[in-house]
Amino acid sequence: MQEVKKIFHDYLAQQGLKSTRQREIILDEFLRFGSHPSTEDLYLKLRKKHPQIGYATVHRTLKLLAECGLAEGHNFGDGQTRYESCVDEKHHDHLVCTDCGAILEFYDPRIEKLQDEVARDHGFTIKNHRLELYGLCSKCSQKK
Amino acid sequence: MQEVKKIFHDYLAQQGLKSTRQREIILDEFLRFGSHPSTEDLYLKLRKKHPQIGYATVHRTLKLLAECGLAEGHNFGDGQTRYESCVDEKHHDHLVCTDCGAILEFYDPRIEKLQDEVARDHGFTIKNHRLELYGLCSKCSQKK
DNA sequence: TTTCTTGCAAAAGCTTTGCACACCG
DNA sequence: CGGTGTGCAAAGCTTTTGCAAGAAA
Repeated sequence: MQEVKKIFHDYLAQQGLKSTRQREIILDEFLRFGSHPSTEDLYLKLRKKHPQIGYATVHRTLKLLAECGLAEGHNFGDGQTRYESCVDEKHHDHLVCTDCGAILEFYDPRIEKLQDEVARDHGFTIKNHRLELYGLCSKCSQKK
Repeated sequence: MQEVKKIFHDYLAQQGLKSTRQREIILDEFLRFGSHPSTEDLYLKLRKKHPQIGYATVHRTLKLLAECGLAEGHNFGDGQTRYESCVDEKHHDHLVCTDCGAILEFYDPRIEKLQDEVARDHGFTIKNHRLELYGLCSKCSQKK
């Protein structure tokens, strides 16, 4: 946790940017959020304890976090960008329930390896990838 | 080609909707477009020959095509929904060049199989999935 | 005719930006 | 102090919708 803040502050310093109370608070809340908050999710949550923090600041801070590698933006098809923490997390992909919106994470090294292989076959230099499986989670499957 | 139109017209009839000149024209142009047009791409292309066709109609027609399974919407991260034809195409995934925007298609049955396996392990009933590999295509790799 | 469709313009949603004041270093 | 950050409101973009006139069935 402290380490994460250090990464952020170092990044800010290195870019000639400043460490502020708001950025600190937003990072804290983001790390505590758990799941995959959109800018609005995080803004609404923050507003309860810190009504003075504006939407734009949350937005700009999330972008900073993405820039320095602490967060990652995703688009799961609900029209909003959702962010997830990259801290202490290995890379993973997502299972998204189209009914209840649940998001599960998984990692399969065999799939990763095959992706590299496919890229190589096409002469691509892969920077990153995105794999999402959409369907019904076990709960929602049973309901129907 | 004729078959595709039949699928569309049948779908419209079945839904109590009407076959119109505009829908016909838009479907034609969409099939002819080749790559992965956004609503705007298709609208601009259409406007040259059919300046009377409005953006809203293109948008609504693409949604209809997606509903009846002839098209599929994707979001490759450029902020626009891009559509691709599902006609005579087997399912495939995408390699996206982050430099020149090129989009290549690929299909790897081994990856597909592993996805099913992952889903099963988590109790998910998969409806569809999305796999995109982002990086530099061979041309852009060489340039740098 | 009756119902659905179209094209325009306006509305919605989310993201981004300009600006005056506030704060960090 | 000088430059960056903040919060607000407004602007941008893409997607979506209301409506009166027009076209299918």
